[in-house]
Amino acid sequence: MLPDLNRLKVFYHVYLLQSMNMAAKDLHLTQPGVSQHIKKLESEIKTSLFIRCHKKIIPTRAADKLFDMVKPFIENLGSAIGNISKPMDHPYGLLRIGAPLEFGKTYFPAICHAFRKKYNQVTFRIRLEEPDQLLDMLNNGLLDFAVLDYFSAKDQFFGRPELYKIEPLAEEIFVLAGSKEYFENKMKKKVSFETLVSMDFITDEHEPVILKHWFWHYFKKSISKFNIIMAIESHQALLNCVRLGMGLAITADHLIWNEIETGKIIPIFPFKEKVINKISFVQLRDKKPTLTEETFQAFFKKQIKTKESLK
Amino acid sequence: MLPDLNRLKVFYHVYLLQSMNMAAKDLHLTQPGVSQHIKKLESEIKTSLFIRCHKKIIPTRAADKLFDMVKPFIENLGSAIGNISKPMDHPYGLLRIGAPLEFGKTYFPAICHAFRKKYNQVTFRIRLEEPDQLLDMLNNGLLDFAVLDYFSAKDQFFGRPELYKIEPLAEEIFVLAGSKEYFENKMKKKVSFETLVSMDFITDEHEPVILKHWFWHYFKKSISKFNIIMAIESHQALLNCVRLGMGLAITADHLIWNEIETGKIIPIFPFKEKVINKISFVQLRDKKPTLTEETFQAFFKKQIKTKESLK
DNA sequence: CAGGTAGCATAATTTATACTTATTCAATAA
DNA sequence: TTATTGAATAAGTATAAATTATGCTACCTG
Repeated sequence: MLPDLNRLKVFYHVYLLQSMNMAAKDLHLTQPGVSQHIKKLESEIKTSLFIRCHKKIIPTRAADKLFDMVKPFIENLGSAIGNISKPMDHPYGLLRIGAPLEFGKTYFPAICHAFRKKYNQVTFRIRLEEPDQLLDMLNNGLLDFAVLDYFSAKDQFFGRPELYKIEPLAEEIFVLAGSKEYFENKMKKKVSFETLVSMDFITDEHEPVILKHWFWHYFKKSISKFNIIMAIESHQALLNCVRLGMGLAITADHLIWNEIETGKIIPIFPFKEKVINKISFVQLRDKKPTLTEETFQAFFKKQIKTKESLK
Repeated sequence: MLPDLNRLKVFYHVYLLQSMNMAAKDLHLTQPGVSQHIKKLESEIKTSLFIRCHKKIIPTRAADKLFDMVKPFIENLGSAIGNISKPMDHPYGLLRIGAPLEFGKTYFPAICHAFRKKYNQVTFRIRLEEPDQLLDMLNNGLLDFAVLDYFSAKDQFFGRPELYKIEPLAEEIFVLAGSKEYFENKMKKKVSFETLVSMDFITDEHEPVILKHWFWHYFKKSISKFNIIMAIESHQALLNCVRLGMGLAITADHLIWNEIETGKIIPIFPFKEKVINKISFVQLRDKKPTLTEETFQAFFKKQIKTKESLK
């Protein structure tokens, strides 16, 4: 069986100083205390560690071996614990971040690259997964934080918001978008409920929740069946379909800013109020964010803001 | 500062099992006990180790690091301690032996070689030094045991015999030796006190203690000054001087058996009683000899015996 | 050689803390 | 709803670790 580990610390000092008296001083103990520790350790490992010769103690071969064993551990532990517990003074280390595929693909490469220019000791492990998977990884401590949006994650974590700490990162606007041609030819530029509901739709999920929500938001009507002419998992593909004038699709405004500017894609707003999706950093509530995490999140937010202002 | 090392063991189990309850079972504790240990450890290292989420605990990054640190130590310690404390079933490992130069040179190479044929896991570190140095090394735990003889070591350790455990190894006879020519021509084969005391002497020490002892042994007279024509530190050189007929010298019988046989060297015995020097294994009294040590000593004794019987 | 000292061991007492039981709490499953 | 699970907390107890006091032995010193 394993001996009492604290005795090993006592042993370490006694061996190092070749003296129980001095070890006692080092350990802020009295000499009998040290003596008892060594005696008990010897009985625990059933081996004599020191030969007691009048005034001096002579380590046995077993003591030599034991010391070789505990020395590196004892000596490293102090500084290692220090490194673990001391608050960072600058961001470093690995950041394990989860994000939805589309969002992650779009923003992480450039922003991480920029971040590393400033903090080159930070490394990244980005997981692009489904929201439920990301939350699962978060729950199991496999991620430091995740980027999630209200719509894709609401079932998963807005049901138990007490578990999470949610730091708003940005807002995106869900727009119903169609190509200029589609808007002009098929819709005749009309944005009434009747016109819209009969259009062709493209979606990237099997259940068009956001599309439903969009209609509810603007017309307070729940649509059970849309004319979905294309369901494709890649959002990039969805946008291409829109560009080709296949139909209408819900997308995030920032993904099509350029094409809105140039008028190639038309965003459809029946009323002024927008469908807003809150994108947030999500962490476990009980976890105190590290300096690295906070710094990165602040950096990320700033970058996103400047990107938004480009609009 | 270093945390309580025993808590690290508790932490190891908790981390491994990701459960305080199960760790408690493994450690033969109750759940609150484990919980308190972890809490105290966290306060000792001023770092949170687990995020408590309703029923499950999620290790933090600090816990990951700490675990990586303690894991190898905890996992190796058990078996390593086992190896240290389990009695050997066969001789192995390093034997650190001290011996006087002349004796060591003569006997150790062959005997160690023979020993290793039988016990090939035993290795040797032989120190050939002055007796007082050897005893010093013995006292400092640098030797497992030493080979010493009564005459050269008597001041050093027969003054405090309680410190040592002395295992007789062999006896050698100190003989006063001269070449056949010297014995016949210079001494005219006379061995009376008057003849002997006026002869030429060769010695390998500055103080001819043994020579004095020899005369005291046979004639009960203390000689203050001998006619020492040659003092040379190498015993081999001393023997060569004797062979060349330069004079008489004290040597050990076994070193010149061959030449006594063939009559080239004459051993001088005024009376039947021999001057006997006891050669012994000397160890620290409080040290229990290992199996390896005992086996080697027995082997050594046997070898010396058979060498003697060759006489 | 008495007298003092240094270093460790041992005994007895006190102090600290580790471990326990009992209870509470929150989340989950039935 | 109720039962169950896993953990935190509180309080009491048992155990172990400190302490003080003392003893031992070798060693040094005048």
